[in-house]
Amino acid sequence: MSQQTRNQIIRAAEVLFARKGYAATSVREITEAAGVNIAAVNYHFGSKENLLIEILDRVVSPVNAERLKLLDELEAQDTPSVEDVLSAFLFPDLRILDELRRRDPELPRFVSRMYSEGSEFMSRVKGHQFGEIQDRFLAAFGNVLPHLNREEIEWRLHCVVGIVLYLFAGVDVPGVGSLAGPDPERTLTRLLNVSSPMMSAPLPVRED
Amino acid sequence: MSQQTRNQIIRAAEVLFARKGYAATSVREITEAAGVNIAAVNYHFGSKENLLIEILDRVVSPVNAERLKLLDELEAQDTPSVEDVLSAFLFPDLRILDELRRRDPELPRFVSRMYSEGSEFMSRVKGHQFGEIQDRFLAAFGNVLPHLNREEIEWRLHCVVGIVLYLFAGVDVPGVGSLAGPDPERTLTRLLNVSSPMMSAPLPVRED
DNA sequence: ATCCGAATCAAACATATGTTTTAAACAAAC
DNA sequence: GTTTGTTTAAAACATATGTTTGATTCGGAT
Repeated sequence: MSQQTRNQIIRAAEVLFARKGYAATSVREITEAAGVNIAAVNYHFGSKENLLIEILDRVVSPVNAERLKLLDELEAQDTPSVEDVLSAFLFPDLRILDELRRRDPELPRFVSRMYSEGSEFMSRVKGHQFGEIQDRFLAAFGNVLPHLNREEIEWRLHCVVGIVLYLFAGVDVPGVGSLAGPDPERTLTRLLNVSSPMMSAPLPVRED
Repeated sequence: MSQQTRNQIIRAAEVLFARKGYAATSVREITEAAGVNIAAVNYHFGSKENLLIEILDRVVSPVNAERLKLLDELEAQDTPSVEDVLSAFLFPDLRILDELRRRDPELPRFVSRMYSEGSEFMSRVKGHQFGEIQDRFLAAFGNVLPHLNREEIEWRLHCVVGIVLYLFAGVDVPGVGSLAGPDPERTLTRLLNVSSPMMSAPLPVRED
């Protein structure tokens, strides 16, 4: 079966994209690392760009699906707390972060890179992937944070996203450990512990 | 004077690096946008990589210098608050963010890109640039947050950095405005309003 | 006016890039 | 055993890349 070649390419490309970025990684590097022929990428994926899209999709789609499932469960039963909604938003990320890191320590950077490196077309992919997520969670946060307007909630949620992306990026300033510790449970606890007061903080008093 | 050619190259390269990333931007694009000869980059800067270093330095150094100056002033007088230290950390970023945005709306992304796109050698640059900053501010936060150990403070400060980087990255998910509004003062207010409770939050109770 | 170093230019260099091609190898079905 | 469709292989393709060269232009000091 040729599925093996596909997977080898994907595995090699993920790590290289994470380590060097999409633009700086050549098809030759990918195929050599994967131990397959140079033409395999174009044969199996059509183009280097398609390969990127497929890789991105494979990692992002399950995460967002899990997010929506958790939120559904949350809203099905009783009235959730801020921590509950935050947890539904953050937990899938930490799960995939841990999974990626087990596969390769540098792999999580792939996610954060795609957000910075993204070109025009990558923006469309993101909009498609995260449109529903955003709507659903903004509504959910609106219910548990009635003292904040939608625009403020949106702004703060983006702060959370910023932290999460930094989590995936890891830290490469020497002498500093990563934001994400070895224990995902503990990282979630810490994340909730700081992001919850951040989301819940009262509006500043406007002095006009 | 040839200083003009240098500046034209820098200005063009900044925007292109911000828009497309370093690796995806060619020297030809830069020189064409700058209206100078193709050889000018190598003549004036030695290499494309040197050009990047110089650009990065010109934007990061003043910011960190201002940070240290504000912190010095703060520690010279009376006992500062969490907001004070946070403000000294964040204000220079917002100033440069505003300045960059005035020059070109896409320019701020340059900063965030350099953090994700960075290769091995870029890591050394960062370590050199931010080593002192980190030490000084960790100590300052340690004084105003006596209930937190150094490791926790470091972790939370990195959360703040994550938010700031997202600030510079802007948001390119369609239908969503940027984290940084048009008014830097207001952005600082909002930032302090959420990051202050985040930094000050009590430690979670460990249930062992 | 002349000279000299600095700056610009067009052209070429060597190499790396993503992709395509053509043929060979392979596996399964008949 | 032959045939059919799919996968791999080596080579070539066309182009884009960062950089260098050598001639030319320019500006200010002698």
